[in-house]
Amino acid sequence: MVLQKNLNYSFNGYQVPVVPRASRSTRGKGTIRKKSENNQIQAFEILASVAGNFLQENENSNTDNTASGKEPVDFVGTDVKDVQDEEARLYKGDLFEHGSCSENASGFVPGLQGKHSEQRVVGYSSFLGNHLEGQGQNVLEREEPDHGASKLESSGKYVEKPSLEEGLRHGSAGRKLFNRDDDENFISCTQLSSKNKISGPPPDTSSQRAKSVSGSKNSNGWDNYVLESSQRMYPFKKRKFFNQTSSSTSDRGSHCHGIIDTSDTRVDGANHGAAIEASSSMAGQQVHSGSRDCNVKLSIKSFKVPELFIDIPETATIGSLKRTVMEAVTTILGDELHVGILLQGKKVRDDSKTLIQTGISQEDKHHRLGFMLEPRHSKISPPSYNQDPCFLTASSNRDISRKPTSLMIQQRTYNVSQEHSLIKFESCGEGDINVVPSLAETSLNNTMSKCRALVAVPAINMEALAVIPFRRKPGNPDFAQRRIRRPFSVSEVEALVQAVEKLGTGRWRDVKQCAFDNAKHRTYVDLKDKWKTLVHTARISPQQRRGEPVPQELLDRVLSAHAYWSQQQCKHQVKPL
DNA sequence: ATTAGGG
DNA sequence: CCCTAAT
Repeated sequence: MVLQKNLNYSFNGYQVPVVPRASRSTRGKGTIRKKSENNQIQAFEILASVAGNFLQENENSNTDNTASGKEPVDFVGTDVKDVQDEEARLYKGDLFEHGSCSENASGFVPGLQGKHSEQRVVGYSSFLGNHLEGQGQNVLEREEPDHGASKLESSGKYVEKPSLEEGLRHGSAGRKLFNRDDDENFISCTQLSSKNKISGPPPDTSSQRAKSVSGSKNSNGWDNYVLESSQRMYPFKKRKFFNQTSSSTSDRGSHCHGIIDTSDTRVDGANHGAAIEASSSMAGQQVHSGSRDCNVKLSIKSFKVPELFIDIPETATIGSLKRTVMEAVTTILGDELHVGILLQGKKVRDDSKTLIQTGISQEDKHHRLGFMLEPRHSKISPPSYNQDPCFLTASSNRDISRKPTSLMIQQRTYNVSQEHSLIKFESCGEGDINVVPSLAETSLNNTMSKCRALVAVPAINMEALAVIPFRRKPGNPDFAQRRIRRPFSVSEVEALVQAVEKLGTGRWRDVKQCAFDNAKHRTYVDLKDKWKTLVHTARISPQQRRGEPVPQELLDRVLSAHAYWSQQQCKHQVKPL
């Protein structure tokens, strides 16, 4: 991205706007702390934050551009023309298809609590029978991918309002949230039981094929995207991440490559290709020489984001893609990177030295100061991070290691297995649906289907990218970050309600398996929590409710089910059989 | 690994 | 959502 705004940054004053960490950062981690020492190398650490703030500040200026949907994303060499159709298809109405939980096809005896395998019983409780009504509506537009040919049962009639009898015959008419994107793209659906097919638009049978396409975008597109999405980074909170060395790194996508230039003369990334690690360049601003107290003023012209590999089904929507990229960026930027300083191509390791001692002074504007993103634990390691499987390394020969990225975009299938997914993508739940419309209007001019995969490659100088963390180290709990908030959609709520009606409130594992088996981002704890909030929501006045409104009908069912299962629970506690 | 609840 | 105690 090319930031229009120059940064007049003063290390002394820390005039860089710093967005305080959200609520949970009370531990002090992640909050940029003011350092008393002046002109210390460590001060550079806040550059990341600087970047983040820039993003924020530039959001407004880019809003128009984005809002108009002109070019929030720009994949080079692609021809996305059916994007809107895709959007329409995937987001029309509920995201979930309807279906029953095959695993739970048979009813459950409410009273039996325990392992699901022991409780599967044919038949419904009266409660279930009653509440099965209405199920199966709303989300019958689509067929399940692999069963496109078959429609409904021979009767040709979908059990929209299964009576108790029907329920008994058909087994439960549960729904299962099914995420073809393995939850990453938040494209889910519910499946019908093996026999019930949903009629509707032809499914995308290729949806299951996770393909990565490489895509690239020019710096503008990339930048725009980041800028736009930076907003959603706000709620992105992390704990256990920041420490003394990286405490200054903002969690809002601040770990970007930056190009700093004290003068107005832009120092483009293309100029620093020599240094492998140099992801940015900087020129010390010139001021009166010799003055020790002078601040080194830097102007960050642009920031870049490390190379990203995105594994996303071709059926994913642009919105999904954007979210995915956003997540990737967020993950990369927020987790394991810290800023490395390069002076004339040499890594500056002594954080205690002052800028002047290091040779970074205002008068010495010829010294090219570079920034690089590097793995958190690689401070001592040499430029090559090949040793660390968690990181992608850019070889010094950028022509070899880098160029491919921008070209693999085309038809080439760049399959990245789950195991190799370096980045854990979590899509942003908030504004999920709303984002879509605008995204559909993007200038993408290529059909997603044409692309096997999309690998967003910032057209910006790839040489600038030195290290790409692909996955945060699983073993290091210190880097655990708060999961991104993903509000339950109405569809999910409905699925949850239905599952709970059937399984009860004390078997979240089963509920998960039944209705959210394919929604990896929803754990049974999440479901339990959601139910808790649903009950609460149902009890408060509609005015007090927030977020996407949940149909009263669902809330009523929540209360009914809750009451029912509470009663059951009591019964068994009092008079267990 | 799950469940149940508080935060 | 997170964190944890208790299963």
